[in-house]
Amino acid sequence: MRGCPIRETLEHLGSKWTVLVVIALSRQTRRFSELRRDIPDISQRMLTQTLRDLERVGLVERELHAAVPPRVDYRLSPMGMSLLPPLLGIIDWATQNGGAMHGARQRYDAAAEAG
Amino acid sequence: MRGCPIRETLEHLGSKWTVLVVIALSRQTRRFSELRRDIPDISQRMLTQTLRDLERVGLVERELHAAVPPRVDYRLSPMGMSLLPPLLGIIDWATQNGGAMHGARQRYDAAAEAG
DNA sequence: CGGAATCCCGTGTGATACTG
DNA sequence: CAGTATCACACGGGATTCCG
Repeated sequence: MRGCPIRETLEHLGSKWTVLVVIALSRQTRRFSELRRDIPDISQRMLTQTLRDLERVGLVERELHAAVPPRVDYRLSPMGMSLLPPLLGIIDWATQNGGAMHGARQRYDAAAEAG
Repeated sequence: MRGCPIRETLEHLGSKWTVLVVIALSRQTRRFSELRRDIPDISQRMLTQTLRDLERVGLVERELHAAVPPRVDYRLSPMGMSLLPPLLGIIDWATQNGGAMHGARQRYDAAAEAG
């Protein structure tokens, strides 16, 4: 149970911003400031932290261009890109079933309040 | 961005125990105490909470048998079962790439400590 | 057996300010 | 521009105890 790769992976995906960053990088290389604009409500700190974590596990590659002003590019690694198909499976499911889940939740809460 | 069904779904899947419970229920209906044995290191409180959350959003159905001793069965709803294929896609990916992620992380940490 | 209620702590996350 | 540093806090989650 401990060190289970499934659980480790899911903890990464569950860290609130990881998937959004991966999706933002799925189409093309992006700079730090571009990612901030892609994901408006992420804080600077969380974007940095999320990118470091993804880089650390080998899903994202970071390229520093020594220039003035400094420029840093982020892109998905091959392994990061291999994550896209299964991830899109989940996203498709969420898109199709999100409404049903929302409705079920409202009915459940309404019934709980009435009871 | 707010109320995005993808983010809501991922927050459920990211809540540490949700996926394990879904997997435990993927084969057959299970009782509360059976689930505790299936997932040894889950606390009673977290199992209850996870099941309530899954029931609330319509992924799990709960059936109470009024008897002595009481008996409660949990099973995946049709919507819950429809989640299995995309979920297995992620799990397969994690199984295949977990080792690579682990290695990348160790190399990253070693390089960080050396630098 | 299948919970609910309570207490408590670690840490994930946000806001803000500062730096190369 | 692309971060780092620090503080502050809510919240997830574990341990324990009690209930129908």
